[in-house]
Amino acid sequence: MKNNEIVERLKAKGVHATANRLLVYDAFTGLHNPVSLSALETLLPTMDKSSIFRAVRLFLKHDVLHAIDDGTKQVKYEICPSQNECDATQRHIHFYCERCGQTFCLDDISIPTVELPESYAAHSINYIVKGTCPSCRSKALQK
Amino acid sequence: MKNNEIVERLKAKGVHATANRLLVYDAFTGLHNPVSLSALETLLPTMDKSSIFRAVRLFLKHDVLHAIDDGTKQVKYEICPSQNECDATQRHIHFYCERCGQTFCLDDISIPTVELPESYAAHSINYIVKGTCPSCRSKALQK
DNA sequence: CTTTTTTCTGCAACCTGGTTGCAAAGAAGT
DNA sequence: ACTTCTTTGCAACCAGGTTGCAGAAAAAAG
Repeated sequence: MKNNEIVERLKAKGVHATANRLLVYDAFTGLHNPVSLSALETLLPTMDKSSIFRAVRLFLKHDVLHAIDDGTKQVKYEICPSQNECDATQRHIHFYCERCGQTFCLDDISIPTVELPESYAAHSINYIVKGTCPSCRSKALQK
Repeated sequence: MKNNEIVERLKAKGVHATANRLLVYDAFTGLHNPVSLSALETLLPTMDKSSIFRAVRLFLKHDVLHAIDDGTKQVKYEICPSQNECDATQRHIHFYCERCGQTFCLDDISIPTVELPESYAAHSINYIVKGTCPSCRSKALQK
């Protein structure tokens, strides 16, 4: 993705672009699956982890990124697909493979909603399935 | 709950009961909402945190407890209601209040299931809604 | 009922991921 | 160019979780 395109996207969400922030954003494009902070660290060897952390935190605040909690201790992040407003209750589910430790976006499957009891105010939903991913499963079957 | 009753439950799940393990189990009965490790620590001042940790780890392995990941850094635990076998895919949803930090079990609402793409093998599901709980909400409205 | 073996426990130390304080570097405004 | 505000890297810190180890307790063997 071209830099000025990223700058535009960030601006649309109210984030001032810097060289480092472009780097961080760019690290996400291309990658399809969610990334952890430490993965970003190795992906961006020129940046300090605290700078990456702060960029991510800023992005989260402005809905540039979404956090996914897959039950590992490492939170993972993915780019928010919507250009401006983003309805957090309308998101896809995630699959965490207990064998290889990867987290997959199942983009096509959106989170089924439930009827909450009166006076619970929902703000976001996380739906994560744990199990074995296709590739690990086939490996397991081969044995 | 009586001790010998707990001993029976543990035995049914294949866990050898010890004094400490009874303490840990007992800490859960009565409490309705999921508890974190550190909460257990304060609940059980006579036990060392590593012992609590190991008891919980053992309980998890034998499906005596379930882990709930509410997106905070502290994993929380609750007693598995089923007496022996436990279908992890048939569980209730949880609600995390972003104001007070509590996690609630919404026992009556079971997790809606989705159709996974071919060859993903599901093993457990976590459905957690974040937002504002009734009591925090009414407090907010009063202002 | 002693001895041997196994399991369980507390303590302290460690690890990992995340977070902050601070001073220097950089960008923006005047 | 000079001031002001923002961003960055470094190092240090913090919290929650986890492990190694040696002594205590329980179970098994004699």
